[in-house]
Amino acid sequence: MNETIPPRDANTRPSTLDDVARRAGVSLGTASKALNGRDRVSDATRARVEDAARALAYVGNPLARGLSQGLSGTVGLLTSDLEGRFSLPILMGAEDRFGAGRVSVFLCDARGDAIREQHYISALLARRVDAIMVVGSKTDHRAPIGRDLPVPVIYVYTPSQDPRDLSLTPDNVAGGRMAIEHLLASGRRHIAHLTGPRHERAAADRTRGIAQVLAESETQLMFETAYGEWTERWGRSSCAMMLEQGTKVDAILCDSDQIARGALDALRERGIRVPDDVAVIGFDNWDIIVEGTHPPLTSIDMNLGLLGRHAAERLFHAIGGAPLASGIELSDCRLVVRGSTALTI
Amino acid sequence: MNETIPPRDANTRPSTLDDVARRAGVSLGTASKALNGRDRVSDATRARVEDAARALAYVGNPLARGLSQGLSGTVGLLTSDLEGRFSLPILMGAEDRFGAGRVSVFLCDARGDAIREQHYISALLARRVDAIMVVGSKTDHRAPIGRDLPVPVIYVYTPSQDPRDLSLTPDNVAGGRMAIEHLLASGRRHIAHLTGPRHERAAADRTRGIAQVLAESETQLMFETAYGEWTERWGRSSCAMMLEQGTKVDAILCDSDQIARGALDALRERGIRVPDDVAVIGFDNWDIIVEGTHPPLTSIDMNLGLLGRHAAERLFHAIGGAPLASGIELSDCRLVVRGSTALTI
DNA sequence: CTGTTAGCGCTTTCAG
DNA sequence: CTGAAAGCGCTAACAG
Repeated sequence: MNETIPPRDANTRPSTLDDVARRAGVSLGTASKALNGRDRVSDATRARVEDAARALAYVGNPLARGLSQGLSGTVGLLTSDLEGRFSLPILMGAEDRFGAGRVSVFLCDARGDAIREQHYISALLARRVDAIMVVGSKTDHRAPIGRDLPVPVIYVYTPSQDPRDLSLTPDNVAGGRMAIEHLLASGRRHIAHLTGPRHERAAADRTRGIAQVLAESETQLMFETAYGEWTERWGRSSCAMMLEQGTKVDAILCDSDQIARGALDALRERGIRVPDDVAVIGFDNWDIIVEGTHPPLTSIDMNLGLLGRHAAERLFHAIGGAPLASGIELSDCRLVVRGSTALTI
Repeated sequence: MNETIPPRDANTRPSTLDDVARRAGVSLGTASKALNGRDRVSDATRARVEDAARALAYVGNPLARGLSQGLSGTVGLLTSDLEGRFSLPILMGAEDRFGAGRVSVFLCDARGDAIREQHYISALLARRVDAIMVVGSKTDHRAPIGRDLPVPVIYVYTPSQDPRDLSLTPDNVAGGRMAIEHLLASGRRHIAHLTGPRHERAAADRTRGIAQVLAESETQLMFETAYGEWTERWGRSSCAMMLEQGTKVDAILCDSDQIARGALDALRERGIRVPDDVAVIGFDNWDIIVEGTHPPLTSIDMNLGLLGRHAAERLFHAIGGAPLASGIELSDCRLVVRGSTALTI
């Protein structure tokens, strides 16, 4: 158990800057400067050092560099809910951008547990990450992870409650507008709105966006919002109830693809044709659902991958020394039209 | 020398082991031993050091520790397809286990691109990760990421083609057996099998498991396998075709929940009752589908989270110096019975 | 038991 | 322009 790990032999051991310096016949310090282009070094020696480095397949040791220099070349990605379908795309976008910039990302999934989160935050800070990205799975605002942290922090999807922090989140108000406008534009006038829990911001925001459009709308129309859950089950049951009550409807605006899927199911069970009799639009543009339904589901895409990429971009600059902005920045949604609203003429 | 200690900005600079030692009135080395429990230290001084550490909110610097000790306390998680639904649970399980062991994980998503993957591997090695976990999204074997790497490597889900490597993957043969046995046990005798592409190992393995059971089975029965895709669309169309042809069926064994969902749809469209007329079983136990269907779907769970955790565990030991085993180790699947096969008596 | 002394690999003054 | 030397914070031999 307590055996010491055998030292790696010289041909296995990665070569150090010292090896390079020795081979190039210069001092350690000079080799460092030459390789980093930091200080004044003659072209001749620089070339010599670079050759040596190449010959030895030298790769700097980030640990050592980090220790002496203070920057680790790593960032922390702190997610509260990896399993949910919102964190992942954001995380992928961010990872993509960081990877391209030779920054490595530490993944931390707090699983919605505050204690765990605290633990991860200290771990990240202890590791001297250069920045932290906090990703949530709801658009409700959250408590900031700390004040006066020694590194830049950005909040994605879930904005920070502190307006001094920088947060990036989808513009759900505009998303709601986009959805209702699409339905109105395709001639629908009797619209039901199935959304998630009343107290959740995403539901509220979209409802607000919809209301804005309705307020401006000239045409006579019927509209009603039902709050519930984000689930397929709720989509099915609420839609069924509505139909049972004989409500006249020619479009259903669902605030998640899962709700929409449930609604589609309920409609079909009653022989109601989509989109001929009723148009259905969802939210999230979740491929697995949107392409699996019958007909394929029109949906609003929050461009989460892009959001993650942007966030990474911002952190990049902040690490470079630029001050991070403050406040909540909203990002655009995108309408993806599919069979569930497109009338086959 | 030690007369006037310059005031340090204690609230800005994280306290170091030196601070702790000084405060506890012991030497640096002693403090280190006391905190690590490594060497013989009197209980009294250990307590004193621990108090000091607590008081100063001391958190060791992993960079420094790594530098001197040779271990970085980090591992690389190299996934080829984060988006797919198999990598994520594995990754979560692994992250969970590593996090508990104070190891941080670097996430790298190669997106199925070999160049990208190579880039990430060098990056990970440059960072001196202590181990690498390679996660794929198919059970087909893959080329190893390299020979004689300086750190232990484990392959999860996607086994390495090199038998000298250690690979962990679900036992799909047993999974197939489990599924068919469940159907037989519930009295089904006319069974159709809808699976993915013929050339994919997961499809082949499960089909093999099924064949084993059928070979041993005494009872007279009808069985047929249809290869296709893993999608809902394929599930619906193949099931529809089968019904159209008038094939007599009292159970459908689907090798993915998506296929099963499509099949359920096709059945319902024809007014065939599940599970009364036909039982349906899926694979993957993907919550979003399994709980959304009507009735809920019986499914085989590959215990991916556990698989990730196990893999992390193995790497842990390997980092500790224990040699890593070789070969492919199979992990158990688990049957989760729900309404789609459970007869309501 | 405890303190001292080397490093780990690299960056960075500060002299030459 | 280059080299020598002082750390970064920590662990691990080796003395006391």
